[in-house]
Amino acid sequence: MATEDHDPGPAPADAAAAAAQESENLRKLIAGRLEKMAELGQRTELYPYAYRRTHDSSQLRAHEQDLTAAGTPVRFAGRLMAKRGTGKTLFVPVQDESGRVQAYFKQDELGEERFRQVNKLMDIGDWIGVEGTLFRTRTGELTIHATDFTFLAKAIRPLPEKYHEMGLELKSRRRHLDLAMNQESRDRFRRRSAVIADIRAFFAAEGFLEVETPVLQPLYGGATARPFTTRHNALDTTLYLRIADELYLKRLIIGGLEKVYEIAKDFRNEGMDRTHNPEFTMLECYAAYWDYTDMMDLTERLLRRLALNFGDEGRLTYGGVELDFSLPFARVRFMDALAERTGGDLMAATDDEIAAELQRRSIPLKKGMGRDKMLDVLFSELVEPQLVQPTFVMDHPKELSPLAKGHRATPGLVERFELFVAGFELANSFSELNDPREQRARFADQRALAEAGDDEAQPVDEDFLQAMEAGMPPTGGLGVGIDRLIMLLTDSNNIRDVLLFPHMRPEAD
RNA sequence: GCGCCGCUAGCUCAACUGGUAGAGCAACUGACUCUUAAUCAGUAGGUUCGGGGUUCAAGUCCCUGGCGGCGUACCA
Repeated sequence: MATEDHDPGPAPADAAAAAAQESENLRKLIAGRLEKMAELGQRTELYPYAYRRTHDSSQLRAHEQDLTAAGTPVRFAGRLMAKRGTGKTLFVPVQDESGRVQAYFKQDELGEERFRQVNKLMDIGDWIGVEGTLFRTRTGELTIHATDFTFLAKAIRPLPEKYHEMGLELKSRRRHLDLAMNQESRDRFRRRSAVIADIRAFFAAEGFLEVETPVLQPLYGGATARPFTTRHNALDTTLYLRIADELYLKRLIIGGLEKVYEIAKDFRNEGMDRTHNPEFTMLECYAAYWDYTDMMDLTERLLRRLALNFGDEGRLTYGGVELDFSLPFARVRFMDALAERTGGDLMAATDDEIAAELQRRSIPLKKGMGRDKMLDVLFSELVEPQLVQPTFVMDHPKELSPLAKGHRATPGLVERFELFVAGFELANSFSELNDPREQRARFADQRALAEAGDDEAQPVDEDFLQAMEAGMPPTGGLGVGIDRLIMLLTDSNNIRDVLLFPHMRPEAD
């Protein structure tokens, strides 16, 4: 077969050059397709401007009876996913976003030349328009008996193999191929979109205002994390990509917008794994005059709604485990949950006694691990994995929660809750600190941590303090990790499955 | 970050204790006018992730780098 010396014509020259970077075998696959284009290009427009279809595949299925009975001509478009030829006839599944419909071509109806174009010169992966009438084949497959067809776009690279699952890496790096090949993938991302739309509808119904706050910030804050750094050339200043929306949303509360929320990308310059991507989507909402119990009620309403709209009568199956979102969710105090697992109240325990508790469970003690940190580690080890059904963990030790208001009844605790489902944290909420004197003191603590070398400590935000000094009403705040929520609602065990374009290291040369 | 495992044709995967790299799909040629993982006959396709080493001989063993998966740490 001729390849090297074949002139593919003027249009594909760059494509041929690009293909030269590829392996010998792939180059030949591409060259073969370029040859077909060269032959077709004499007589056929391969990249027309538009195609007016009469129905998509779901509409064809929905109106099949009428269309078939009347013999109505239909126009349908999609990607050619396979070819099954029997000599002088050809069956091809054509796929659009809502599914596949088979097209049927006959040589004696189309003529030898046109039949050859579709039978020999059209490739799997090409986009095609099909005109004809609907019928069911002997074996019951919905089929368009084609009277004509149109090239909509020629593909020069092959699609992946059709009946084995693509690897996760390839699916993530070549999302267009994943979407083309896998209905589940298309469904998953459509569901993601639907969930986020439903969340917006929920907040609108609850009277919240959707707002947008800066991604590029002169100072970062609102969470403990290392930021990404960038530079504004004209101003010659360092800027940070936000790690949280919190401080800006609170300024809106201070300004008198009583209920605000934002669904936004946050960026954290930290490790990546099954549940972490450097950029991720976070929902934060704040409501004036509310405390964390109001936020707990709101969280229940939101998740109950999502479980009803996207699950099976308020239940979800995640990793083979059934999760029941009936109200109310279980509620347990942080120290009570810990006491139940350790057999003793650690509130009164000394630091040494807590350290002994860790050692008893052969959890390594690290240098600089304070009392709060030890409790947190104990909690993660002993309690979190048990929290499969939706459970609010509330009233955390103060030191773990520098942005939360002190507990109204119990000294040493704060008014905070986290919602755990399937063993991971889905939401985090506080009665927000609104006393500017205490906020200033906590920033001072953070500064001390930073000076001691903690690169996750939050910088002092003088603008934010000034805002709070203008008077901040009592406020409840809530954060929900949207990507993890989508994982839960799509039964996905890797965050890459719910991000269209997850961060990947560049491929090696 | 660290630990373990993996990387072989465009895709999904084989190749025993080191001994001439294979299959299915995709591609190409031919047959076939209701096929559907179409079928049948044939053909072609490889820097075995990169670099170095051991050996008569390396996909296989060793070292090193890259990318990925899982676990772990931190977090959402």
